[in-house]
Amino acid sequence: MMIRLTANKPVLDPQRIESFLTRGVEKVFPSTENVRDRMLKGERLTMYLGIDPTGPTLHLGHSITLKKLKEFQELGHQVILLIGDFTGMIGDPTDKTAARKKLTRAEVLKNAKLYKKQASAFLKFSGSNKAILKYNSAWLSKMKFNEVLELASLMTVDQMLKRDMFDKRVQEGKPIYIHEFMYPLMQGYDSVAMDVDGEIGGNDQTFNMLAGRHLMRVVKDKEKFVIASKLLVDPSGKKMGKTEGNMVSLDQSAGEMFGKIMSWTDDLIIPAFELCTFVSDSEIADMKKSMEAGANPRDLKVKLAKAIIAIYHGEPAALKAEEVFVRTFVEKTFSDEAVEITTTSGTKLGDIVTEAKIVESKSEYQRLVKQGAVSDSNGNKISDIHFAVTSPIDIKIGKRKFVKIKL
RNA sequence: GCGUCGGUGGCGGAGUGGUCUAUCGCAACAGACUGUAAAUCUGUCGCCCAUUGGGCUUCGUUGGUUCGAAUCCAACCCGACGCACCA
Repeated sequence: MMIRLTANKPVLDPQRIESFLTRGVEKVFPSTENVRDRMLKGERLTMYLGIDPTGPTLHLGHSITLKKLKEFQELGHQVILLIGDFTGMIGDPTDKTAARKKLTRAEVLKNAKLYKKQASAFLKFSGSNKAILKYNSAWLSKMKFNEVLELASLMTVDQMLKRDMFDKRVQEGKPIYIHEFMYPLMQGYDSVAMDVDGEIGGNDQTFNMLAGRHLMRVVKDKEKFVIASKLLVDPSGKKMGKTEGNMVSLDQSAGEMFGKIMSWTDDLIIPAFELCTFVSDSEIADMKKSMEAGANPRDLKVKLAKAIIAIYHGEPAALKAEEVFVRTFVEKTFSDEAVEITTTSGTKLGDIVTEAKIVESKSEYQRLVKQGAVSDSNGNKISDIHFAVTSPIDIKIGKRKFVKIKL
């Protein structure tokens, strides 16, 4: 009994608290001082992170807030990972394109399961002071219409329209649906239902999180704190999301992660170190300096890639990924991560490769051949469109596709 | 219900009778180069066959006009906006 109590006692290390409140943090409501005071006083706080299970994977963007949640948990506070299984079925209007697709209950639950697994790289779901997993359908799906109306009466249309994204739509004469107004309310109600002290989320979630803060004040007379984390963005301010194509999913292989990270622009290196790794602040500062002094950003990017991969796949896998990357892309040798296909002698290479869906169509294949993208493992280009396989051969298509053909 | 505008390739967005597989931008892919799958440059970017070249199918759906339609007409479906009706 005693042990348990000690384990759940908040850690009062001012340095760690400071790091939690500042590193990768964009803004804190009501203020950094306020939350810092509460933490230093030894108050044990409850904070949650909400994620809508819209896809099967979490990505590096999620890792930023998961990491903060982990820090909070390690500081001895109660953390909740909230799966927005209910809100996820409606779709957050923050992401314009998501407004359309509604997920089925089965999809949402499947995704949710995968999330817990991926989040386990950060959070402890067992042992002392374990993280709690909750689903917001637990309360949202049970609400009666009159309760919903009551909730809706707590915010005004003007308050909603303050949200820049809604405002923009009004300016552009584009429609806003009522359920989109409901979204911040529902998300805000999560705070009330769980009676939390605070919430963390990406900067893009600030409006929704503040809606919860508002509701907490009105309904529970409680000052909910909100921590808005920085987003991993490129210099033009674009979010590193699914649409950007260079998103790294947390369940990707070490090799894929390595490649994706290496394709990032150099300006992303330092922010990514800060947001997505456990590399110390001083070390990051040193790297920044050395880069400004003309160090090759590539080397730092390699380091970044390894640091990130180590979190999800471990150190050895990170090293292996680097090795494979150097071999395939720097030295341009045939990769052993090839697709193996068995065929009969005399089959045209174009047929093999389109049938295996490695190349989209025969036209595509022909284009690739013309462009000199198809070669064997010795680097000899294949220029005959009708090249037929008569003996086992290793084929490289473009930079990244490798096929081992057997008979 | 009436009216107005609109529905074009992965996305954005031109094109309003032939020169349209359809300008352009983004994304994607390939080649060169490099420090990487970065940046830059060049090229590709519906499908199928072919040596040059040829064939077929796309512009919400279905019909129609025409020698010829993404482009004109009709009906239908979908969306936005405005108005009305109902309450």
